[in-house]
Amino acid sequence: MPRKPTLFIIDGSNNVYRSYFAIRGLTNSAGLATNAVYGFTQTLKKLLNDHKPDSIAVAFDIGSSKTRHEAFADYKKDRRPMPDDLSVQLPFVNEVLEGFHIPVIGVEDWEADDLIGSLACKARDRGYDVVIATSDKDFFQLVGDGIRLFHTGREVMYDAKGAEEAFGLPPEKVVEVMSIWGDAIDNIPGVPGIGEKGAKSLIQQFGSLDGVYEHLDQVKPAQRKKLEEHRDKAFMSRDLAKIKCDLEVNVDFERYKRVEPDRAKLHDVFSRLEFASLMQEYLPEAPPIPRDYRTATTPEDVRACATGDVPIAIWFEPTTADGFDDLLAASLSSKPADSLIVPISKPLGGNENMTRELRKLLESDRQFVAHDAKLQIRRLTAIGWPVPKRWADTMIMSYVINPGLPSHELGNIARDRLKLGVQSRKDVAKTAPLFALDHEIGSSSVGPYHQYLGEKPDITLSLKEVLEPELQRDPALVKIYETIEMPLIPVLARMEDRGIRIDVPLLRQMSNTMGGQLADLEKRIYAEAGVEFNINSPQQLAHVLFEKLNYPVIKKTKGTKAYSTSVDVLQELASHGFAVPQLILQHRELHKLKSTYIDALPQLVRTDGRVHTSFNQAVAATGRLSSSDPNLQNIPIRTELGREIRKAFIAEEGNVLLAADYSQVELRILAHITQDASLIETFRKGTDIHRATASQIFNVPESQVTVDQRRAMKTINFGVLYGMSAFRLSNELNISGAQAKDFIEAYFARYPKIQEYLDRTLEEARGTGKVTTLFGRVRYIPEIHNRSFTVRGNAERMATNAPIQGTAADILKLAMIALDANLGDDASMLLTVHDEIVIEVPESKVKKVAGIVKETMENIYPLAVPLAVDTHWGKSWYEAKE
DNA sequence: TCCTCTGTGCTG
DNA sequence: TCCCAGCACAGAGGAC
Repeated sequence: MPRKPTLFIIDGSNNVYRSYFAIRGLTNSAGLATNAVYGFTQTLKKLLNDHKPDSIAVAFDIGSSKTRHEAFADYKKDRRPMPDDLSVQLPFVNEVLEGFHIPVIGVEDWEADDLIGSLACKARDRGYDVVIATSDKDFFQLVGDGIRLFHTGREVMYDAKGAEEAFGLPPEKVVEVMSIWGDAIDNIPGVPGIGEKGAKSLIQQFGSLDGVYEHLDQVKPAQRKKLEEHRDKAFMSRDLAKIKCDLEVNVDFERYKRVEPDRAKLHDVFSRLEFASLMQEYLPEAPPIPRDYRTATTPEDVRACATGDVPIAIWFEPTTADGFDDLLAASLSSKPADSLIVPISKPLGGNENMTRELRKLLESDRQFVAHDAKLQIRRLTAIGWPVPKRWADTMIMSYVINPGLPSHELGNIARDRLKLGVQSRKDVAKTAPLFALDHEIGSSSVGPYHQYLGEKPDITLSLKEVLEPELQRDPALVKIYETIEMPLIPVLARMEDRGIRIDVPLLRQMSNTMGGQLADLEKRIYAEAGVEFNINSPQQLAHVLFEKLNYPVIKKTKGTKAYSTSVDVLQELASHGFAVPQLILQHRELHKLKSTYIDALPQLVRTDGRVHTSFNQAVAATGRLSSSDPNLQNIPIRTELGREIRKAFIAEEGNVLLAADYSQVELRILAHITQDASLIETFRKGTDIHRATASQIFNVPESQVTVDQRRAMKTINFGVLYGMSAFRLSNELNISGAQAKDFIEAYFARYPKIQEYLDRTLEEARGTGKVTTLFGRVRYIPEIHNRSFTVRGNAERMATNAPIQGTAADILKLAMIALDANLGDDASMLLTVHDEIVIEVPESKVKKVAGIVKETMENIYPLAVPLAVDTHWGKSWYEAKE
C-alpha cells in the first residue's frame, strides 16, 4: 500500500509566542528584537528536516474573531495585547515563510484554531496523513485516525494513544476536561477553583460535562458548590474549547506542496536579522555546474592539454586528504570550463608514460596557476617531482586585494566572485565512499569525484580571470603581490618542510612532573572547597566559588554575563586571603602549559623527530603570517615555568638555533611614519626608548628616570600603537583615571606628530574606507562609520594600528625572502614569530651567519630610523633567547 | 561521535 | 564601553 502523503499544519501564533518566551534577549545590532523569528525559524527548519513533509502550511489569525465575539462578549476581552517587541517581528516571520515557499493561511475573522481544525479534517478526508504542529494542548481533541499532533518544543509526535497517555484521557474527552479546567491563555474560564487534576478526575468518573452535572449529588461538597455556582461558565467554556472542524474552507492542496526554498531571499532576510549561522547555511550560491571534464588515458592527452604558452591551472590530489603522501591524480585546466584529469596511481589507471609527460610539463617554464601554490609545491616536493618556478596564486591575489575577508579558501572565493559552488573532498565522500575514487577515475563517467577533481583547476583559472585585473588596478598591490607575497611562497614551503626538532623525552619528563603537581593541587582544592568538581569547567568553578563558597562577585563575562573566573578575578579573590583561588591559579597555569604544549607537541612530531607547522599566508587581516597545526607563534616565554618549554625546541647534533629579532620594530615604524623628530632622534642615538620618552615627558635627565616612570612610558608607548584608552591605562598602571588622562595628554603634547598621524589615518579611513601600510598594502575598515560607539571605536583602533602592524609584517617578509637568498646551504630558516626569525645553523658557522642575518635584516628597507636586530643562539630555543 | 560556541590564555 | 593581531584548549550542549 502506498504511504499516505503528509500535510503539516503549523499553528503560527502558538509557535511564534513559544519562541518569543523561550529565547530571551536576542537582538540585532540595530536593537531590533529577533528572538521570536529566530526560534520560529529554527523550529520550522528542524521540522522540515526531521519530518520531510510532503505538504505544509502555516495558519495565523487574521483580524478579530467575530464569530466568537458575538457569541461570548467576554471572549478574549482581556487577553493581553501582543508585546511590541513581538509584533515588530511578524513581518520577518512572513518573509522567512516566503523564503521557504510555505503558504500562510488565514481567513478574516476566523479563529486560527478553527481554521486549523477544519483544514485538518478536510485534508484527512482527502487521504492526507495530517500533523498539527503546536504546543497547545487543546489540539489533542482532534487527534485520531489520520490526524496527529506534533508538540513543538517537546519535539514529540502524538497519535491517539500517545495523546491519551500524555493527557490522561482520550482525545474525545479533552473538550469536556477543558470546560471545567479552562485555559488561561485562550481566556476560557472553566470552573474557577477547579484545576487540571479536579477536572480530569471528574470527567474520568462521569464521562462528560453533562454527566458531571447529572451526578452532582455524588460530587464532593466543595467542588459541587463551585460547579453549581459556575454552571453557565462551564457550558460556555465547553463551546469555546471545542475546535470547529466544519467551516467551509477554500483549500488548494496544490499550494501546500513542498518546494525548494528561495535561498537568496532567505539569505537576505537572515542577513538583515544578523543570523550568522543561518546566513552561512542559506548562501545564495549556484550549485556546482556539472561539466564534461575529460580523463587522460595516454601521454598524448596530457601533451594536447598543454599546447601553447598559456597559463595552466593545476591540482594534485594526494591519497590522504590534506596529506603529502602518494598522489592519486592530477587535474589540469588551460581554458575555461575544461579540465583534464590525469590518473597517477596505478589502480586508477595511471601509468609511467603519462606520469613522465606530466613531469615534463612541470619542468617547462610556463606559468602555473594554483589556489594555494604552497600546498601544491609541498605535495610535489614530498614525492620528489619537479616543482615549477613560475606561479600565479589566486588565494594570494584575493588576500592582497582584500585581506580582511573571513576566508580566502577556494570555495568561499569562488562563491563570492563567481557565484559558483565548490565541492570539498569531504562533501563528495558523504555521497560516495572513498574507494569510489579508484573505481571512477579512468572511467568515462562524470561521477562525484570526477567533478570534484575537474573543478579545482577549472575554477582556479576562472578566478584568475576575475582577480588579476582587479589586482592590476592598484600598482602598489601588484608590487606587494609580485615582490613580497609570491617570492615568499617557496621560502615558507621550505620552512614547513624542514620543521623544527623536538626533544620528546624532555617533554614526557615535564609532563610527568606536572601531572603529579596537578594531582596534588586538585586534592588540596577539593579539600579547601569541600566538594569535588571539574576545575577546568568555568561553569562548575563559578558555581563553587560564587554560589557555594559565596565569594564576592568581581565581574561578569562579556557574552553570557556569567560569573567570570578569569585570572584577574582569581587574583583579586586571592588577595582577599581566600585559599581556593590561589590554588586554582596555580592549577590553571600548570594545566594550560601541560595540555596546550607539553602533551600536545609530542603527538605532532613526525618520523623525522620534528614538528612541521603551517604558515598561513592568507589569514591575518593586517598582512602578518599566522601559524597553525601546531601554532608555533605562541610558545610561552613570559613566565619562567612556561619558558622552560622552549628547552624542548632543539637543533640537530652539531647545530644551534639562532634567533634574530627586530628590536622595537613597531615603534620605529611609528617614528618613521610620523617623522617625529624627537622619536627619530632617540632611535638614532640608540638609547632605551621607554627611558628616553619618560625623561622627555617627566622632564628629568634619563639617568634619573624612576622604575615606575619608565614602566608607565612603556605602557603608553605600546598603548599608542593599539589605541589604548585612559581607562585601560589607569587600570594597567593602577593610577587614577584623571592621572592617566594627564599622562596621555602630556604624551601627545610632547609628540604632536603622533597625534597628527592618528588624525590623518582616521580621516583617510573615513574618506576612503581603507588604510594602507608603508608599502601600500590595504586594509578595509567598513565599520568606521558605524553608529554604535563600541563598533566604531573598534574600527578606529584597527585603522590606526593596521598600518603599523602591517608595515612591520611587510618588512619581516622582505627580510625572510632576502635571508633565504643570502644564507646559502649552511643555514636554514625554521620559524618566524612576527618580529623574530629562527634559523638552524652548524655551530661552527653561527657567528658568521649571525652577522649575515643581522646585516640583511637591518638593511632590508631604509627608514628614517635604524632597524636594530638582536641575535642569540644556543642548543635550544630557550638558550637562543637571552 | 562530531561540530559549534564560550571562556580562557598563550604569543608578538 | 574600554587594546591590535592570531590559535588552541576544555567544557557544554546540540546535531547526526
